[in-house]
Formats: sequence, structure tokens, C-alpha cells
Amino acid sequence: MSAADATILLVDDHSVVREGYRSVLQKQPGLRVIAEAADGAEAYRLYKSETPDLVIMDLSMPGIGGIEAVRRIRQWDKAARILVFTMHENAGFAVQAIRAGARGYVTKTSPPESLVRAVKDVLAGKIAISPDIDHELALSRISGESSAADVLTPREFEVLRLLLAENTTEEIAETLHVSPKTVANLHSLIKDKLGVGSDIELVRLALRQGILTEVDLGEA
Amino acid sequence: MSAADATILLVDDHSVVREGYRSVLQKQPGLRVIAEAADGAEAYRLYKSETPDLVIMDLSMPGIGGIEAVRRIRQWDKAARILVFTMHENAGFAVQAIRAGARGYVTKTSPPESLVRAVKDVLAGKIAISPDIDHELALSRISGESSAADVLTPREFEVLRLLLAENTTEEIAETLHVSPKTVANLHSLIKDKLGVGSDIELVRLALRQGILTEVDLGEA
DNA sequence: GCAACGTCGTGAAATTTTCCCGGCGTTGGT
DNA sequence: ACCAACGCCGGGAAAATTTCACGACGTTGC
Repeated sequence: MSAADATILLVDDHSVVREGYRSVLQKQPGLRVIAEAADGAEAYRLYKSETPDLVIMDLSMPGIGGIEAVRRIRQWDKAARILVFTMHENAGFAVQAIRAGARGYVTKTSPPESLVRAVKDVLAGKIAISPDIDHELALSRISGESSAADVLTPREFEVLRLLLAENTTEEIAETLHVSPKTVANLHSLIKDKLGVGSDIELVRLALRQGILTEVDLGEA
Repeated sequence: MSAADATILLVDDHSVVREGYRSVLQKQPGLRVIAEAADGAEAYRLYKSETPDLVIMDLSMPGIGGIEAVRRIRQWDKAARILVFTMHENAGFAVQAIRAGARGYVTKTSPPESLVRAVKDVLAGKIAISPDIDHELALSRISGESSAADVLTPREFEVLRLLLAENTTEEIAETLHVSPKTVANLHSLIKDKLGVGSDIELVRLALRQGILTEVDLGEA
């Protein structure tokens, strides 16, 4: 392990997956895994104490998720290099991750070589995006599916989040200190803006765009 | 590699995860990974040609999913030993997997030792279930959350699946050759039987119970 | 045979969704 | 300072949906 080795922090809540990362990266000269974390909070803590050259970060994790972890790390170190490596092939997640400050986005379906290449690219200062995600992004542009976070006003987005949570119209009206009528109006307006006809479609859209993640369901 | 080694087929659509499996299992004497598959169809094909002693199977995969792959393999070989190893910590998935013929269910959050132990248990003819899933199952018994597949009649379940797909009431009526009114009635009855008040809750329940999986969304 | 149940449908009441409207405050440009 | 544009809040009423009660029909099982 030469002093010139690039140091890496692995973040994934599945230990077997971390094992896989390590196995792949070990074969590459010049790379050294110096720490591992199983959730966002631990990742943040370890980044501050170890200041690795690169973080490889999963998104779906209990507690503080990957996106939030990216945000926090970047807030602490504007120069942090974070490569998101996740199962989610949705363009929505990629957009969120990059906006949060990630320098790369690679899906887990990619072959190991792609991960290695992305690692090297990010270390070299480049931005690395999976080809399939590039394609997804292009498609979402073409199909014109509006990103909820973009077309909705803050208030509308807030109502959307609460709707997806599990609250009834009345409960949401209660928490927001407005009349149930307003919530119903916003609910209708949101569906209109997002171009969906039913609540079921609304939930599907939210899942696609990563507003609601499957792991959230456990907390119900 | 002695002739007494237990042969293993790995099934997971993420190559890095397979890398992790292999790395963990390699350290164990008496185990030998002889093949890998990235989806259910390939798993079925490889099982028939290789007849391994054990299959380690992921659930979320493109095309033919893990549950269906388990079913097919067991149909071809009633003695097949399949260990499901997945990220899903929902009891619903575990129930489905076991009913389909899996001999074990371990979540990816479990430490590598748990995987190794489960592999040995299943090879020894035992049933291996993660402690966290045991707990989940106990909770779902206590909370009395009705399993959709159990309380719903076949017809109701069919309508539920179509509702979750993306169809409108009219489209479903069309495909089932019944009046839209009947579909609406069933829709209402389903929500009543499952004890949910809104469509949004309905989707959440379906996700928890594995009737709808996040990967299905891509096909929308 | 008949009781129980699943399936399909009607009709009418109850509720919700949707659309249109106005008021109010903030922002930004002229 | 003014006005226009927009976000936010909710009322009212029409339109659509959800829900409930009810009956018919066939099948199953005692």
C-alpha cells in the first residue's frame, strides 16, 4: 500500500454488498478501502474522521439515506468526491443525487468494470453517469414527464409528501393549520400538474421519482 | 475441490453482489460456486443443466422474478434446495417465497455469518429464516393485518392487481368483460376487506405485502 | 334441498373531486 | 409607486365517484 493510494470509504447497509465492492476494488492497484459504513450517519462520521479521497455510496439505507448523507458530507467538505452506486435505475434518483453533490451515478446492474471505471473517472475529477441512466434521462425529457419537485410549489410538494405518508385529508389540514377544503383543492391541483388521473398513479409516479421509497413503508 | 463439495448456483442481477457472495462463500470449506445467473429464466436454465445442491436466489430481478423462478425450479425438481437472500425485510415476501418452495429466507442486512449458517442449515435439510423476519411475521400476526392474498377472493385479487397496474376503472371493466360499476363495487369492497381508507393506503399495503414491487414500475 | 358464498349488476344516497371564483400578501419589473 | 404575476387560502356548486342496500344467478358442500 503505497502512500499514493487513493483512499475509499464504502457505504452500504448490506454487508455482502460491501464484501463485493471490496473484492472488486482490491484487484485494482492504487485503490485502498480504508473504512466502511452501514448508514448515512455513520458515513458522515467516518468521512470527517478519515477524509477519504472517494466515497462510494448506496442510496437506500435505514435512517439517514444516501441522498441526505451526500448533502451533509458535501456541506462539510465542498471538495468531497462521492460516487453513488445503487440499484435504482430511475432518472429521478440520479437527478437528486447529482443535485445533492454526487460526482457520479452508477447502477448496480452495471458490470464491475463500470464501477472501476467510474471510480477512476471521479478520482480524476470527471463526472461519471451510467449509460442506462443517461438514456433514462433522455427519455424522461422526451416523454415530458414533469419532475414533481420542479413543477410543484413548495406548499404543493409538502402536501404531496403528507399525502404519501399515510395521512387523511383531515389530518393534513390539521398539521398544516388550513381547512380540509384547501388540502382537497391542492390534492386535485397536484394530480393535475403531474398529469395523473388517480391516486394510484400518483403513488407510482412518486415511487419512480424517489419521493417515496420502499424502505419508508416499514415506518408505517 | 473435493468431490464431496456442495455445489451452489448464485442468482442475483447485480454482479457486484454476486462478487460478494462468492467472496464470502469461498472462505468456507466444502462449498463450491459452480454457476451464476442474472435473472429468473437463466437461473431455471442453469439449474436444469447443472443441478446444484443449493441455489442462492435474489427476489427483485428483471423479467422472471425470484418467486416465480423458485416455483419453476421446484416444479422441475421437487427436492431442490433454494435459499432466498434478499433486501426485502417484509414478512409478505418471506411468506410468498416459502410457499413457492424456498427452504430459507435471509435478508441482505444480515451479517455474512448468517448467510453462511443459513447455507449450511438448508444443505442439512433445515429451514432457515432470519430472526428479523421471524419477528416481522410475529408482528403481522399480532397487528392482525390481513394478508391480501388470503382474505380476498380470486376475482377480488385479480381486480386489485389490475388496479395497481395502472388501469382505470373503465379499462379494467373492459379487460374483465364486466360493467365498470362492478369494478367500482369490487374496488370499494377490497378497500373494506383490507381495512384501508384510501387508494394511497392500498398501494402502501400492496408494496408491504409484495403484491406490487418497485421494479414493476419501470414497465409503466 | 338448501344454506353459504362468490360473482355481477342496479339504483339511490352520501361523499368527494373538480372547476370556477375572489381575496390577500409577496415579488419583481417599469 | 404602480401594476402584473404568482403562490396561497378557501367558498360554492356541479360533476363524478364511492358506498350501501338489495336481488339474481350459479356453484359448492353439508
